[in-house]
Amino acid sequence: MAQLDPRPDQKFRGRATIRDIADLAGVSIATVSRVLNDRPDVARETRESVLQVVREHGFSTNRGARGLSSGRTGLIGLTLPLVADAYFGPILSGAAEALHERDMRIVLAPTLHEHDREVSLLERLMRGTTDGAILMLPEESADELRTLQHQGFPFVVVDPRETPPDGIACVSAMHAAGAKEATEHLLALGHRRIGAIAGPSGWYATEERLIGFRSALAGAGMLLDPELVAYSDWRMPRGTEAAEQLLSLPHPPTAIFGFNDNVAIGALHAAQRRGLSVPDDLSIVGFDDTELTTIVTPHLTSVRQPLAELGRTGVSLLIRIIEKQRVDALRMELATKLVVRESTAPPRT
Amino acid sequence: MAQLDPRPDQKFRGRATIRDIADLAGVSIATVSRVLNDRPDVARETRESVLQVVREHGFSTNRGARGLSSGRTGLIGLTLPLVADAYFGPILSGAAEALHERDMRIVLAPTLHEHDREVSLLERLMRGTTDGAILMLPEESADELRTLQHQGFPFVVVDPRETPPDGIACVSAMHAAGAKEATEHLLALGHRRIGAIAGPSGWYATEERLIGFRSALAGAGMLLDPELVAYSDWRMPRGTEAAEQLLSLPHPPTAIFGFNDNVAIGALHAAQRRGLSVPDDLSIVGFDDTELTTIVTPHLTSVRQPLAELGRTGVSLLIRIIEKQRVDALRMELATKLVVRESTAPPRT
DNA sequence: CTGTTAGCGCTTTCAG
DNA sequence: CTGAAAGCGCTAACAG
Repeated sequence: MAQLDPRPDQKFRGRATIRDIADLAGVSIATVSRVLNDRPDVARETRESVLQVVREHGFSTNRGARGLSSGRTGLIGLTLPLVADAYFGPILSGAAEALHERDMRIVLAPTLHEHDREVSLLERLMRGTTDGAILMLPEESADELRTLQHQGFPFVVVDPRETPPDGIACVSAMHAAGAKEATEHLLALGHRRIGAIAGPSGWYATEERLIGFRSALAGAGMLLDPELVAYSDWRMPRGTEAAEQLLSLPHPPTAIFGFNDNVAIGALHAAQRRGLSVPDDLSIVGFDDTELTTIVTPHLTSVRQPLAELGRTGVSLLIRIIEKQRVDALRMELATKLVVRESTAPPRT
Repeated sequence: MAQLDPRPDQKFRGRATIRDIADLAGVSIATVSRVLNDRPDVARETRESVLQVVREHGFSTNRGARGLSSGRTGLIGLTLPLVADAYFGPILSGAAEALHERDMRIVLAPTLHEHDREVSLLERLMRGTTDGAILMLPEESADELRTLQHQGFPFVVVDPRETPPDGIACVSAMHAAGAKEATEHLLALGHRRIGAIAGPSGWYATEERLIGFRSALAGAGMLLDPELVAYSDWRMPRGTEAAEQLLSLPHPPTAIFGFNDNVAIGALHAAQRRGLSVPDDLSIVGFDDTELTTIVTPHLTSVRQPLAELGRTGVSLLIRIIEKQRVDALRMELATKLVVRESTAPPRT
């Protein structure tokens, strides 16, 4: 079992360096470096004895120095709007894990949705601090992204806010397919009047999910009634408001499709406030399948986005770009899957 | 408004260095370095012209290199069990913000509760990669922590798992006071049989909150009935189980105090499952006051821990330690505050 | 006030 | 297979 060595290397001023290890092992620092980097061209015996000393002194290489000389820091910048969030959290977590497996780390750069801040963060990240970056839901325009790319900085966009620009590595979920599946589920239950609480108009996720929604409706021979779609800021309070609005319609929907879990839960609150029973009086389905779905009562039916996987995929794409390996697909879409829980049922007859 | 310079510095191989800036500005690199580091000993005029060039080329200093020569990387390691978590998320977020204000960043090191992993992470973090670390809810024993300290690595513990060891910088919330306030609230409502769902026995937070719980009871002339406290792993399912157990008692409680929001919500689920109305048949109060409290129905009464503040405080403590400034209090406890919502009411008569 | 110079710890040719 | 030596970009004395 790993343990902190209780006897620190007081022999050295501060921490041991590669030079100390070299001296102790009776080899040159070049050799130690080779061993540390798993180079094949080291005699088995030499390698062993170096590793021995390394272990004894709990030595581990100074990444800053390595970065300086090799150009690789082992650090990846990651910008994201919010860290404390049921949606971003798992993506971040997936990315961190994937990186950890490669012995790399994330440098966190929360933007708080401030575009200027994001830009300046990026500039700093580019400067020798990190090997590349993952931009989650970036505020940057396609043009800005392209500029960044021209500067030769490796990055990938996870969950693009706008339509993914050509030539830029992008990973997202299959928004349209997911929305279609959710809507078909409602349709199959017998719902004919289905309201939607979308995200902000113009967002990639919003538009794609709207396409899926519309397409499922069309599949059932129905047309989308524009009155039945309300837009939101993805957040719960606005979800409640939007649901109020939909439910106040002269001919209100019997089911509501929230384009994320937050607004779906907001709708749930609206229903509860009106004394409507979910799912008997109103069916609700969400999107994202965050942990919030099983916290509310009834548990929320939701379209699962593979969030952690989104992060992991972003990482592996990025690594390939950094290492200048061939990437066949710059654009990746991960499959979604409807998770049926308790918030959906046939409409009251 | 900040913008990415659409015209990259193709003049330099890769990115501009301090040397390029020096040449362009017609000064020495030392002067550029001084300007970059806001040193006072630079002529106003010189400073201006250097800054001009810096801006023109969107130059920003290579942190790795700075770290190497100055010993300060501007990076702080942060270990935590989980990043995607309603409790840790806000702390992390607060820490990131506080660091951002100082133009420093977080290097993320999620431990996934694996002790070995945490130890090895720490060893790496120590090696020139970061200037110090924040350990959230560390798995390390007091001894290991002390060893780390003897090695001269600056760190602070946020939310200690065990009783905070002497001489180690630690910030936590006032567990006992918070628990006392929550219990007194229940008592004031008229509850006389109050169950508790604690965390794991032995944890600092558990034991302290138990002290507060007991002390409030004592204040009302009551003794803690051991039958009324169930232990948990802090998680929702276990909270449900624990509540089932308490509610199955021959003489069941009329109120349950969950030692965090997760288990309180678990208890809420148990109540709902039994057809008990909350708060009429059963009052529930949680602890932490995460965002989950307002997602469930009824909204959960909970003891607010200033989570973001915990992170911020940890950062400022750490910075002072790194800069070898005097720190008066190595041990800081942040006040909690009961937030009354809908899940508590007088017991049924 | 400004320039010169010596490294920080490591990787990487280039020679053996 | 191994070592010597040249930096990576920057900061920090030390001189002027």
